[in-house]
Amino acid sequence: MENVEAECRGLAEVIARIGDKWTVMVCGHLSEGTHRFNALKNRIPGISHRMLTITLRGLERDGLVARKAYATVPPKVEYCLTPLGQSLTEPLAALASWARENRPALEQARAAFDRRAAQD
Amino acid sequence: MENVEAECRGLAEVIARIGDKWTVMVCGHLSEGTHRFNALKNRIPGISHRMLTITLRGLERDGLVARKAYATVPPKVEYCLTPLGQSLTEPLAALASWARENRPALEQARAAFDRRAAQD
DNA sequence: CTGCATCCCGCTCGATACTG
DNA sequence: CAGTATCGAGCGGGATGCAG
Repeated sequence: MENVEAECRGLAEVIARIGDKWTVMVCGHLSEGTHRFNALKNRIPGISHRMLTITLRGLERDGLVARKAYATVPPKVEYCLTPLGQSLTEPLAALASWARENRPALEQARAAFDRRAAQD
Repeated sequence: MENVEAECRGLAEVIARIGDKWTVMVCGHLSEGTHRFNALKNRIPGISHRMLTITLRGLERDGLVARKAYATVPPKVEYCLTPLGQSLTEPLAALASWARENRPALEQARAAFDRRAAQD
């Protein structure tokens, strides 16, 4: 093994799918359970109506979230993770765990780097 | 626990750092060992001189890669992962593993979605 | 309430050329 | 060989308005 090329490519594809600012947040909140469109919008500060729509459609397209529309008036649409989407939350949780553990080191490294850059 | 908010934010920060197209590829190749600038450039198809520089500087700033410049002529600069950077490759490998395992499902979901969209 | 189209600004990224 | 600066095209994404 250690076919680094193949690993990189596969990883890069996943990153390309979930690597935008909003996708991870949507997934994170949906990992809690089913939510309606506006519920998600209210829970994710700063996301625009348009981007939430686009993000959800992208996730739905990749089979990570399921969309359930009720033909009522006013309309009601619920989103939840599919089993595939839930399986993704596991490696994502590993990454989040790394983030929690190493954020101080990251910030420290950054501050040190910026300090050195400033004194040039 | 299950403080989803905090998890999302931490995860989103990491994603923001490594979630661009090139960072993961650079990390992947550096996980093999130390490489020179042009060695990386040749190994990563499509990356421009400029983006490799920027990506490397970003990783260096966050303390994930170490830069070692030799004052020779011609110049020679080597890059390698720091221990912090190596620790990141572990959750990244988990993600790559997920990618390898679920790419078929993703592509199938996509094809199904596009098929349904086309027949509307 | 949810979804889609349009406009438009700002930023990213690639190409190019120049320094050490 | 490695890094920086500049410019310009292209796209992401916010605001807004309309439809179902």
